[in-house]
Amino acid sequence: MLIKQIDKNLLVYDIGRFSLPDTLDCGQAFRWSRSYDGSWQAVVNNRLLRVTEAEGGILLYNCTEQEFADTWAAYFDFGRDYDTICAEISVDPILKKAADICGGIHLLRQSPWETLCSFIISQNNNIPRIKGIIDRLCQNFGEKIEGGHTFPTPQAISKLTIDDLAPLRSGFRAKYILDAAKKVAEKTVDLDSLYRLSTDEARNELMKINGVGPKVADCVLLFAYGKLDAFPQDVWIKRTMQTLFGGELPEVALPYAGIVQQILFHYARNGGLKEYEK
DNA sequence: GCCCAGGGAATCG
DNA sequence: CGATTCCATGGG
Repeated sequence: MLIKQIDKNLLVYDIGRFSLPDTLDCGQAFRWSRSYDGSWQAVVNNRLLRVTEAEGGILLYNCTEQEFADTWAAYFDFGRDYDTICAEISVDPILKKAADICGGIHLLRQSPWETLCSFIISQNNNIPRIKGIIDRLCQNFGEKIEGGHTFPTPQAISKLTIDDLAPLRSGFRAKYILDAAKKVAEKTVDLDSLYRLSTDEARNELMKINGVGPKVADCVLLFAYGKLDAFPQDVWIKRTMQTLFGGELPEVALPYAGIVQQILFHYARNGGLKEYEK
């Protein structure tokens, strides 16, 4: 990986296999939006980040080398060798097909609270509406900053009532959001401690929250804590696993189960199952 | 009107 | 135990 400061912006190149649009628009993060000029922007970690594909690499606007090293390299998972992972799983012909199309997806390493809250909202919901609810959550209760609003803290949300959350139009999920905020704010569930726990132990902690079952918990374990043995099973993945593999992931994929889950999810949503369904 | 959406809790047998 | 049913809301 190489880095070049160009005025106030940072160009990152020679990063191996990486698709910016697939990574930002594959349903693991909900705040990214694409501008007319093709660049992407979101408020991440309490600051507005704008990114675009440029000169064979990725250009981060208004970003220093130091900030990249401290924050964004890990956020975009640039330290991991996705070429090798794709090569390994491509031993399986079906996985090869999926990886050829969707292998540029990187796992984003997102903040635990935002990820937890977002995937509570995701349950029995669709992606456009999830984005809308999260947007209204930030607009109403986040801090106003240059270019948008931050994701509200658990402390801020824990002081609210169900009625306060009515503008979100989040339906039955409002009570889950409040329970999560309270338990996280008062550390009944200590999100900082989950990094050190095994996946099973951490999952049990997360499931102490009302509205958090195995699927939501696994999304948090994968997208916030980077636990690759978490394998979120939503309606799409259940369908995909049955259609492609008769329910069982090929053994070669097991060390990277969470990454393969993302690839398969995106593959299925983009019509990859059609040729296998009769 | 129907069905579905990156599910989970409550309530049955 | 496993299997239904309900939960709000919005789009197709």
